[in-house]
Amino acid sequence: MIITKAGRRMFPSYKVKVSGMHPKTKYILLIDIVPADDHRYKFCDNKWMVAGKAEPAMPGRLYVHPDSPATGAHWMRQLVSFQKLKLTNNHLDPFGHIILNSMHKYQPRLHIVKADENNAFGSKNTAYCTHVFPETTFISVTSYQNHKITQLKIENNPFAKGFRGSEEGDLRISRLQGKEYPVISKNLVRQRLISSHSHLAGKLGSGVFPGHHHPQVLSSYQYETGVPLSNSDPQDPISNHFPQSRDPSILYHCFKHRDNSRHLELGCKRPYLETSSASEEHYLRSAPPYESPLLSHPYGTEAMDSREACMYDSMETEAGPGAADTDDLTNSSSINCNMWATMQPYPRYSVDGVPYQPFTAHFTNPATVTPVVPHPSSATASRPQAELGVYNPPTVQRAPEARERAGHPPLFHKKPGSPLRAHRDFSAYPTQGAISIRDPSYQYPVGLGSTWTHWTDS
DNA sequence: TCGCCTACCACCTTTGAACCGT
DNA sequence: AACGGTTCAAAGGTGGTAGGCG
Repeated sequence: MIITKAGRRMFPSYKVKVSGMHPKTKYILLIDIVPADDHRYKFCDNKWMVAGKAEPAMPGRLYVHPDSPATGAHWMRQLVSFQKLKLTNNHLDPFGHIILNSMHKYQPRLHIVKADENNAFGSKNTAYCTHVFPETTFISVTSYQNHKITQLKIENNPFAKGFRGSEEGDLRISRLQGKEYPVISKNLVRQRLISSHSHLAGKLGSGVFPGHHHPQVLSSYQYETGVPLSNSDPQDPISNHFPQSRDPSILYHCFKHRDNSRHLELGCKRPYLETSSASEEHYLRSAPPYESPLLSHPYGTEAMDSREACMYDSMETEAGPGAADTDDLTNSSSINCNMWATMQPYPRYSVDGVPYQPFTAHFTNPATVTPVVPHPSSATASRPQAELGVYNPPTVQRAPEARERAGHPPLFHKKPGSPLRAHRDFSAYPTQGAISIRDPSYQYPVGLGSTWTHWTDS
């Protein structure tokens, strides 16, 4: 994933299909990106290799979906796209973009938070859940290392259309650049698409999808043509991370957009789809069995089995899983997710008069992140709470690191008249109350100190 | 010397205002 | 007056590339 000083969008963008929400309840969807391991990488011999220890983690920031807060019906209506999320390597970034280090591996995480009465989150007893899709792991770079990735992005990103050429042109450019490998042509991409579609269609048609009714969030971190990036390079560790021929219970799902539906943000309009003969179809792959180390913090102990969490029953979409008349996020008809919890009431601070509640509860301390390793006990330990009929009491525990960082200045300022900042810095210190999503005047200060929020037991 | 980063560039899409016709 | 379609310019998103820097 390219990162720049000015900020660069993720491509492919992060998209999720959400179901099981209560249609009338308001939710806030947000993303953070945490280190996937503690290594620095380099691209050598056409593959990624560990090149040392990771740089200290950057200040963690949240990207709040601009539609937040919105009703469950709104989120479930169509894919939720985080296409405007931007990544930067500028440690002093004033725009609220998510700060990353180049040549490091990262894991995006989706958080779904039930908005409180003030359309905010972080206040007393805020319920939330976190989803991690391992296939969304990426390595950040300031310039492309893998030519196949470059070509795949050029072929699929409309903004890069200017770099597309004819097949003859591709070959010419390839020769001019002295590349040993062929440039991927449009036809080749199409062929892969067709192949991919056939593969998926076969799975769908062969009854691979039994009646699962728990899944609720699916990532669509692929080109909407159905070509996952991981297709491209067998030597790419990211590609190899989650091979396509996985456990047969790992499901692929295909659904069709209704004609009258629309994306929340039409980030993938026609240009994204034009290479597909079945352009209206979106293929969503469920997450593999995976217990993210990112969730291994104390409050993540109830994390459900991601495999089950992300299975998806197409009939459920039609039936409207959220139709269940309940407002309780944790009962059987509400959202299933990696974890539900009730956030402990935070101590309240004031930052320039703006109430801000850092979304601390499920941020893993980057320094403690360990490599992704499926955990054999996760299936039991992380069963869906909804299935278990359990509503987590506040399980958030204060991180020891957090205590050590008390006293740092707040990082979240209010600037009258400033535009709405969808990005939020959760490295800030707790403030007097919950974050108000509708407050249009958040701004990030320059100079980010702590990467871990301090909070007390009040 | 090497690897990584930055600034700039040309090319392209997206967006929204202005205009026009019905 | 309201609505919908078209046009156009500005804004913004791309990867390539040369040069800087450690």
